[in-house]
Amino acid sequence: MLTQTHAPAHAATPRGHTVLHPVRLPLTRTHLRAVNPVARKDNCENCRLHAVCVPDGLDAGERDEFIGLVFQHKRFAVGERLYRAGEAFTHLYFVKTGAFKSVMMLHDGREQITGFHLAGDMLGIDAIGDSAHPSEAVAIEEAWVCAVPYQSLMQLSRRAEPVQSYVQNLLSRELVRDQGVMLLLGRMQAEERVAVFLINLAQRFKTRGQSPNEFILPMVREDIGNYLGLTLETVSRCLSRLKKAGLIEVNNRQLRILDHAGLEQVIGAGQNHD
Amino acid sequence: MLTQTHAPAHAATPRGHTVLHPVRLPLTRTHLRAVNPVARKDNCENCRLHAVCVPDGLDAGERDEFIGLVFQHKRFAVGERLYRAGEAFTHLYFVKTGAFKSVMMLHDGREQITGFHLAGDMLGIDAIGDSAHPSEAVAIEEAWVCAVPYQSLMQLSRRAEPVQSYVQNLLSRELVRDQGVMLLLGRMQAEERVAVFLINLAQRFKTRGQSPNEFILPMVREDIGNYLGLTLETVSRCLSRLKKAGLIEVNNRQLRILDHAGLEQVIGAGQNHD
DNA sequence: CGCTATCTTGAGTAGCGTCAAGTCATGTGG
DNA sequence: CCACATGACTTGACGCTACTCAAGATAGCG
Repeated sequence: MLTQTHAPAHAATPRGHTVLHPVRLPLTRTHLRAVNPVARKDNCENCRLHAVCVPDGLDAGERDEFIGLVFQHKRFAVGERLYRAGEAFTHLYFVKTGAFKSVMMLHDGREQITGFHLAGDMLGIDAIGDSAHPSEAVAIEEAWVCAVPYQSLMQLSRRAEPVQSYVQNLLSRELVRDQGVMLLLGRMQAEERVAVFLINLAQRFKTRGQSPNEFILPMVREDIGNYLGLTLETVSRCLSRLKKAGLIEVNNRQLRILDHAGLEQVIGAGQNHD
Repeated sequence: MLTQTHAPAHAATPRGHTVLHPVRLPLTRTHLRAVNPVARKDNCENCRLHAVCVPDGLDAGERDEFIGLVFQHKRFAVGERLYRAGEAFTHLYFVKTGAFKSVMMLHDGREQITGFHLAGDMLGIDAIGDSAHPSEAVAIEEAWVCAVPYQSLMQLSRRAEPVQSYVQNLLSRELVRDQGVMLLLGRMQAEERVAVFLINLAQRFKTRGQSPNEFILPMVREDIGNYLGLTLETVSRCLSRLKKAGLIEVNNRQLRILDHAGLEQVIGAGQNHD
C-alpha cells in the first residue's frame, strides 16, 4: 500500500514548472482557512475555472452567495491526502490546480483507484450518502483546492434551482462515468483499456483548453494500471505497442497522440462481440 | 402531464445483432397509467415497500404530496425494457416486485450489466445528468414498477428538505456501490467476485425481510458473469468450487449459504496484497 | 413428450500477471 | 561537479487464471 508519509517534498512536478515553495515537510494538515468575503469573491471571479465551478443561471445575488460559500484554498504536496477513508464529510472540494486520485481500499490492503481529478473537477461527492468518505483522495501532483461546506450548499440549492440541478447533475454524471469504467473493466482487453484511458484524458484536457494531442500524464504507470485493472508492466507494454503501431508517441510522462482515429479503432478490434 | 412516456414500442434488436434473451414477443409497451389520487395514496400506504420508497421525516402534507407524485404501476415481462439507452429522461422508477438489470452498451455490441435492481430499488438516476438514459433497464423477472416524475420531485425537494437529502443520498450511495464494483472488477479474482456477489445479494434479501441464507437467484449465470466481468462457465465453476468447499448449496437458481463466515474468508484468500 | 434454454464439466489455449534484469532520469551527498 | 542512490519505466521469460470450444446433463414449458 502506499506509504502515506511525505511525498518527497521537492514538488515532483514532472514538467519544468517552477516550484514556488519547495517546502520540506512534516506534513501537518492545517485547516482550510476562510478568507474574507471580498477576497473570496475575487478569487472565484478571477479564477479561470469559474465557468466550470460556479453554476450557470444564477442571478447576481445567488451567484455572490455561492461564491461566498467557497473557502479559499490550500496546498497539497504529492502524496498528501485531502481526506481519508472514514473521515467525516463536511465539504465538497474543487481542484484548482494539480491533480488527485480517488482510492478505494479493501481491508486486506488491496486498493482500487476509482478516478483521477484534474483542475475544475469536484471531489468528495461519494461521501454525501453516509456522511463519511468511503474513499481517500491523494494528490498526484502538487495541488490547490477550494472547499464548499455541503450543508450550506444544500440550503442554497433549496432556494436556487440552478444550484440544485448543478449538484444533481454532477452526481448523476459521475454515476455514468463510473458505469463506463465498469464496462471497461468488465469487458475490455488491456490495449483497449489503455486506448480508452488516453482518449478520455485527451478529451478532458481539451475541455480544459489544453492541447488534447500532447500532454503530460499526471500519474505514474502504476496508477494507470491500478485504475485500469492492470499491472504497470502491462500498461507499459500496451503503450509500447501503441507507439510501435504509430498511434502515439510516449516518453515517460510525455505523451503525444499521433492518430486519434486509429486509437479509437483499437477499441473493439478483435473482440468477443456478444 | 403523465401519459407522454412514449416508448419505441417494439422490442427491435437495437443494431442488428441477435436478441439473446428468450423474448417471446411482440412486447407491446403500454403506457404508465395514473390512477386517481386516493388510489395512489392507498397504493403507497398499503405497499409493503413504503418504508423504503417514501422518504422519512416528512410532515403529513409533504408525505401526501410525495405519494401523490407516484404514478401507479405497470407490468413488465421478462426481457421487456423499462427504458432504452438514449431515451429521454422524465421519470424515476421504483421496482415494486420482480427484478431488473441495468445494461450499458458499447457500439460494437458488447454489453456490461452495471447493476441488478430488486423490489424497493430505484431505477433511472443515472439519466439525470444528461436528461437521457445512458443505459437500459431490462426485466429479468416479471416485474411491476412505480414511476415518479423527476421535475415534480425536484420541485418538492426544494420545499421539503427530507426529500432533497433522500435523492442526494440515493445518488451518492449508488456512486459508492459502483466504486465497490470497480474494486471488485479491478482487483479481485473470479472466486472472490462470486463470493462478494452472493454476500451482497444475501444482504439485500435480508434488508427486504427475506431469508439471507436461502433464496432464488433472480438472474441467469450469464448475467452474473457479465456483471462480474466473467464468463458464465467461470461463474458455474466457482459456484461448484464453493459448493465442494461446503460453503454453499446450489441447484440452478436455488441457492443456500451454509457458511457465511467462510464465504467472507474467500475474499482476500491468497491475493496480491499490494 | 420433446424442444430449448440453462447449467455443468472437461480439455486446450491465450492473455495477462509475476518475477527479474536492465535503462533512464532526477536528486543527493561528498 | 561527479558518483551514487532512488524511483520510474521498459522489456523478456515463464506460469497461471480465466477464456474458448465442446459435449453432455438437467429443467422448464408448450
